[in-house]
Amino acid sequence: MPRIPAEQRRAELVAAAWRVMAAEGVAAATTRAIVAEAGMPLGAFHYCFRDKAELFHELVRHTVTEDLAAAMAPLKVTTDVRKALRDSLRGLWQRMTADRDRQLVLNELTAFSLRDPALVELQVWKYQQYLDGATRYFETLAERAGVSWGIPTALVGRMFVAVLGGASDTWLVTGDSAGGWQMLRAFATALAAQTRPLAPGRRTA
Amino acid sequence: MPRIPAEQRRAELVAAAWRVMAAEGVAAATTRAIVAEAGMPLGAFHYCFRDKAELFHELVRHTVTEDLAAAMAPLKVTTDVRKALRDSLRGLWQRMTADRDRQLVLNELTAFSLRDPALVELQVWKYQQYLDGATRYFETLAERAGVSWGIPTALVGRMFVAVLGGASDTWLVTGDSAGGWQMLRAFATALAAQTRPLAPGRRTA
DNA sequence: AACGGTCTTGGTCGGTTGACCAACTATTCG
DNA sequence: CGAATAGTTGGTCAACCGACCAAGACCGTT
Repeated sequence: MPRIPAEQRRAELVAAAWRVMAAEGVAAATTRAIVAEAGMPLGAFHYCFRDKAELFHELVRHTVTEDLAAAMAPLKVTTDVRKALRDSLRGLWQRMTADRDRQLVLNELTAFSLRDPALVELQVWKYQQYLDGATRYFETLAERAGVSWGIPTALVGRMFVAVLGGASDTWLVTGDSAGGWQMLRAFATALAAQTRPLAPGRRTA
Repeated sequence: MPRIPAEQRRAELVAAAWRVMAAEGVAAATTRAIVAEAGMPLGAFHYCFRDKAELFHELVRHTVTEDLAAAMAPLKVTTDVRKALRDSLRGLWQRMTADRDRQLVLNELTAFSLRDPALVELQVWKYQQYLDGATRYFETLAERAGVSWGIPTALVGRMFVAVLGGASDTWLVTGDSAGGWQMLRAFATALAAQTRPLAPGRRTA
């Protein structure tokens, strides 16, 4: 048997846990199912992790970090606010609808974390990151396009995150990705209509 | 021991199951926990229900029906689109944020149902009801106010449902109900701006 | 008062879960 | 080379799960 450092084994167990969750749901991610997926004996689990909670904590942390970076990538910034918004939303939407199991697990994980005080902070941090990212996006977008928002950018960001999350939920249930995309396009139009052109010669700080 | 008809006992078990879910989460709603909460012996469970799945099905059906009616109630219709929207959203938001456990269970229930083919149809029906209700609301609102939407009302309804759902999710994690309300107000403004006054003398059918 | 159906109850079955441990083996370092 | 360290393994424990059943208690009907 090749010797494997505990750190690598931890990572493999986390990856296996994720695979089990995607295939069978969070509830089915028992220690035995996880080690079976990882191809390890049962005892290996409690050698690498003190608790099942410890693995969960690491899995959530890892997943949120990864998801966060990927979610920020598709944001486009051009001089046309409506087009930039629409393109950004399309990128995000394609990414979300490309992997249903991923969104499913993400939802289950959020629901699960809300019952555990040790995990809820991670979710708070995740939403804070989403909000900050969206807010900064709208600020740079307005600056680049030479417009200003009639609403505080923090609220615009919050609305953006809420709409995307709600669209995902609806899609997970109904499976209607095309309808979701139409809605998002309409949202981009409505949001872009909330901008006003800056007076010439003036610039935001 | 007073004789109790099986039908009433079913209802009591469903109510007890809901109480357990609200207090401890959906995962903790075992048959034993439910009958303990209802103050019944364990055997009573499988006398009233064939399966645990049968109870779940009835619970989801009952809950969705109840929630649906309550969600439709706060919708106001006046001649001022923005005010009507804002008031409707405020009513809905107050109702949602008034009972955190309820929203929590509703979320867990949705996540849980998405793994069960027998339950997913109920969730589909629920979303369909939400969508239809919202769409009809926006139609009557436009008619009453003498305006028309620049976007198909079905998309407006979908956006409405998505924003509300997303706002709920964010609030469940962050606990910031005031921020959520500010966002919803801004959304009402943006949505109302999507209406155009009807040409005088013209009327929608 | 006898009966047949409705309801009630305690006990038990096989199976799964998270956690733990003692024994064993490979690797490293003095 | 030999001990100390890090990694590996199968087996086992108490607890809990959903499901089921036989036996009894109750009640309206006849």
